[in-house]
Amino acid sequence: MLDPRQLRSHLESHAQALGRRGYVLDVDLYRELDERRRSLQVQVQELQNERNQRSKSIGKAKAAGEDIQPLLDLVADLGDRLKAADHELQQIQNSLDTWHMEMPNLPDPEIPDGDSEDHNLEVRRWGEPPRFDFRPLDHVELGAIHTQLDFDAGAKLAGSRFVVMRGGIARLHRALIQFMLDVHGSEHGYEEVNVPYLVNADSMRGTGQLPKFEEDLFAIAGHHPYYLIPTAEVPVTNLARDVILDDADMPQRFVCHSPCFRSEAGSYGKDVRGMIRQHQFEKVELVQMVRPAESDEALEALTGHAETILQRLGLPYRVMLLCAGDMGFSAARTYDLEVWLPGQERYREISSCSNFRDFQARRMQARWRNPETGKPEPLHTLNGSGLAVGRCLVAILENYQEADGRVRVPEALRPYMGGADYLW
RNA sequence: GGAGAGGUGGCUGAGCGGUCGAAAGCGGCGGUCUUGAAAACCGUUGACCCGCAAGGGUCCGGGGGUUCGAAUCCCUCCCUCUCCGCCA
Repeated sequence: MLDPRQLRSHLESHAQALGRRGYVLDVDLYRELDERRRSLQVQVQELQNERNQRSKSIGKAKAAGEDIQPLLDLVADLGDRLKAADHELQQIQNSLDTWHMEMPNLPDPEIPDGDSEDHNLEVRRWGEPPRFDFRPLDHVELGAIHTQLDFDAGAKLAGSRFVVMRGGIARLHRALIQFMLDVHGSEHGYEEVNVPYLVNADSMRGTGQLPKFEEDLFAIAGHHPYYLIPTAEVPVTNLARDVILDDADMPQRFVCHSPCFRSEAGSYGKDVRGMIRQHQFEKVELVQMVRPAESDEALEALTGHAETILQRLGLPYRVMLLCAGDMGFSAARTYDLEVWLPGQERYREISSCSNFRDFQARRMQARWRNPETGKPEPLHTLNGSGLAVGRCLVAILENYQEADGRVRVPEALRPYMGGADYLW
């Protein structure tokens, strides 16, 4: 959520900034509603003040043993007038609240213009795509060799966009998780957390999935008020919801492995082959709550932490700075990490690292006590995949394959694979 | 699933329907004392909204109701805890 006071006093510039990401703000309607709200609020407060005064004097008169009936007659209609004005105020406040909750974050002024990924900016590149003197297989073909990636089984058990992993691939998948958790936990200073994979609507609102993107989520059948998390960002960031952090407890850094569930509504026919886009996948997520002044550098550091994983695994990648129109709803600035996939002969997203500034914090009332002022202020939140495990597995299969169809185990993962240097 | 208890400020925890935003303690901050620290003592210390300010208003789990007036009464929902049963 944007700062309503900032929005009110800089309506035009906010509208222009939001326009960069394709959001059209009806400035006139907004101003009209907000002014109506303000005058109603003043009116309601005056009535409340009057009521408070009168009630107080009635209390005194009664205590003094006086006849209070004349006073009661005097305020007879006060309650009704208050109720009516308050009712209208509530309605206007509700529509303003809804509006605020559906407004995306302001894009960082320093990111490129553009309405699609075509306008994202490549900021750096690491590693060389491998050259093969044979036709490289994609991960679907590699996984089929020993039926260790079984899409038919996934379809039978659940449906399309599900997979069953077996044997060496299943173990490699687990090894990746362990490896990532260890690197971020032991070397990058993140605290490992384990969280619920079902959350309530308040949590989804806090990080921005609700109210606008309900169709992207899976909800539990029956009368249970739970949603399946689309990313660990949701539960982990919401740890800070409704709390005021001491300065001494800042910044907070968490690493969390979790499954992620996404309906993929609107992506029919996209990435239907393989395990690039699944309804269920696993991810190791990095989340930070930081002092506002430190969030820009924190994003650079966090992105670097995700990159470390790719470097240790020897996977070639590039870093993209997303343009205003390609970012997620809550983000102010986002770097995508794209890994090289020989099966597709192109770079594919494997991590997305974002600074949300105070946008999520404002929604979830996540605050810190600023020692300068002694007052609670919204803190800044960030997160990034470090990394998407399924896509990382795909990248390893395709980049580490050899002519005979075998797949080498990256050096860094061998301790997690019982020392094996090949998958099979 | 059955039975009971409870949800109050950063935390613990009092609160006859009427000067209660709320006692007390802890924690935090400032000070006295001390070479320094601790202890002790004194003072201070909620969040949010409108407003340049003065000031006003809201908030005692959420929502609704009764009343001139609700933290206190009623209804309802949510959550936490204890005991029994079942169970990974």
